[in-house]
Amino acid sequence: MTTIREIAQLCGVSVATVSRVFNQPLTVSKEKREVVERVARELDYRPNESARALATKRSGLIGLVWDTDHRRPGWRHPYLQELLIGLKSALSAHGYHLLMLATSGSAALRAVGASLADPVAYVNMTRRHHLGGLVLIDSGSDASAFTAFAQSGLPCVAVDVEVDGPRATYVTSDNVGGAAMAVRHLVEEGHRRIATVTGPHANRPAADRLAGFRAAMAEAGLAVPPEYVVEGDFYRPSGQAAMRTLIALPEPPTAVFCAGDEMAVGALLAARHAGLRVPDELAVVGFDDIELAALVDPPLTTLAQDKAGIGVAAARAVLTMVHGGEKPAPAFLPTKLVVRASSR
Amino acid sequence: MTTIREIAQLCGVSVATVSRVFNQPLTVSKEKREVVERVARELDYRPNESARALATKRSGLIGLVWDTDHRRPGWRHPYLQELLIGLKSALSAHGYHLLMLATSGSAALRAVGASLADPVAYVNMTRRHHLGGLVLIDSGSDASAFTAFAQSGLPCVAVDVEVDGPRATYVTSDNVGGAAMAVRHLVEEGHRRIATVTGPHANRPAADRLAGFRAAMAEAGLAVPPEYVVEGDFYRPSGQAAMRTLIALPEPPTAVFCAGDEMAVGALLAARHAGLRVPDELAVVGFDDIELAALVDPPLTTLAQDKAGIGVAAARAVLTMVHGGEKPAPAFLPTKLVVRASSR
DNA sequence: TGAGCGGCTGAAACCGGTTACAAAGAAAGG
DNA sequence: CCTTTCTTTGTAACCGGTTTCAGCCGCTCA
Repeated sequence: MTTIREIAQLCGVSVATVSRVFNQPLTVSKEKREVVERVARELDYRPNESARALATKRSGLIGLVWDTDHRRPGWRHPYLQELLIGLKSALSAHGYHLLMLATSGSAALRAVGASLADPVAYVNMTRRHHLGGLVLIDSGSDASAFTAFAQSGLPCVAVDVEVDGPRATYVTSDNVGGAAMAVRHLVEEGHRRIATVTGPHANRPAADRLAGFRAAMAEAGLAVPPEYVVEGDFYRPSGQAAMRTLIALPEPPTAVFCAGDEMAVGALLAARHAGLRVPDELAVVGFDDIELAALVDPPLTTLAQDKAGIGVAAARAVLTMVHGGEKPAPAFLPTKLVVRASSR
Repeated sequence: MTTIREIAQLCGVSVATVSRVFNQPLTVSKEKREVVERVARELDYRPNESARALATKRSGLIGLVWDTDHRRPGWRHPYLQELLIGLKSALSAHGYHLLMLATSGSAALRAVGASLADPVAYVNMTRRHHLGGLVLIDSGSDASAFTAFAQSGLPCVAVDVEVDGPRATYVTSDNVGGAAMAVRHLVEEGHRRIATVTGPHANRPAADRLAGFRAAMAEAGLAVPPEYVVEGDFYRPSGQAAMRTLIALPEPPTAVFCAGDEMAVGALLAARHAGLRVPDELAVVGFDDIELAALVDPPLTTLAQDKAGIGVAAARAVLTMVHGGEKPAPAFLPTKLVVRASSR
């Protein structure tokens, strides 16, 4: 590997000059700069990132914390792939790379009792590797670790989880607005008895979707009887169970808004088992626009999240802080109503 | 941040001794070792990975190349999530982390004409960051870059793509065996006219699945007329089109083995459109066991890949080479036949 | 008793960059 | 013409570890 000393020698300049050519080109005279650049190219010079990171205390890496919750082995992130694409492209556009930190997914580490969901471990890794900051992806459970990390003062951005701290912010969809759109759509279709299946109330997106639902219902002058709000857990069975409950009511709803597509699919199943025709006897709207939504029968009306956009927003937010900027306000990305046969 | 010099001073030993305590503990006397360890703990010492990497030329990082093919924007890896889980946990069990390298997914980079699908860029990154090696995940298209990288002599392991090079190997499912299992299952169900929808012939897993199909058919003493082998591209529409072709044959098959679940779903659609009852008039078997397989109607019989296991195998293979071991032979992980209603 | 050996330890070089500081030369101002 | 300021450059310290090498010590064995 070529080093700047070799280049310096060949060009008859000092190492400082060579270093400057790559970092503050304008402070070097045009002639020397061109010579150095040419020689560097000829020798296929590549800066040693470790040496750089050592000297500058910056590595050009952003940590990615993505805990696979071992209490829910089958859990899958609804849009990890798109999220990663967005993250990666936005980061690499600024010369950053993404370091996936080891997490509780490691059976070996768990065996030693060293769950890396431990925020101390995050901080540890961040400092050891001179990470600029972290992107935290909801594991579906252990958000407490995120909160704790957010307190550490290191730049971090959470996706779909509310966190707060000196340099911590989060990115999620406009859940309030999305839910409201769902309700308005159903109202336009003529529904007046509209129920909702929510996510866990402690979950920020779930709470927001419920809030949006209530707001839009009020706006439409419709009442929301307490039994029309059933709490689920984002998984399909809970949606199915909730729908069964709703169907059994003395005055069942004619439409239901589910805070997640998986639960909406569960609702479709419950409707089918009860012999209800969708959308004629029951309209269903979901949230997320997972791949499955377009494939179930009938295809599911849902609110599409800007999945890659969320990744991009997260990347931007963390980079802003890394570069010393103010902590950005939480971002709420717009969602898009995708009308399919389940509601029309 | 605490450094080994501080620790050395506090303990009244040299920095060399402190360093040894962490790297070759047995060469240090018990007393000094314990003192150093205690002080390090009290000071919350964390080794500076950049300094380490600089001195040792090893960073403890493995590169992950996952190209999102911009020619197929909607493309999604069938099991990226499970793959990552397997990779991560196996790597972290050995103290390694995964660095996601920026790729052609970056619009910004593409705009500059600097497609990072360029193997030169991979090598570049690998050296700059002192990566131990790379894991290459098929982008569905640009495998030529992988091949080129494999020639570089740096340790690399490809997933689901055949590569060869001095320190390059690959990991995939036992596609031959899986396909054979599919055929045997269909034969046991009484089928004799069995067709197949393959993937692109240039694709190694696709070729292997076809080979397994042919072998098992021969074993069962069944002929495979040329028109019973239709080439697809792993996407759903190609499966649907292929199935239409097969149904239109003068003597259509009673069963079809599709080299991928997406294509199998397409086949189910074609059957439904043609008014064929599945499995009574047409049995369908897929490959992959994607999430959707269990959810279509009827649920799809398929060959489940050991998704996380493939990640673990890839991690093991790359670590073996990183640690100076011989290049491991390509790994073919066993698949499991999951019988559902589409074939029974 | 002396040579030989193995276990521990420390001094110092080294990894490959960045950057503070000083100095030299050129340009500008009085 | 002298002073001041700006631009460009080089020297050398520094980032925080690892590792080579040599030396010291205490034992063993002849």
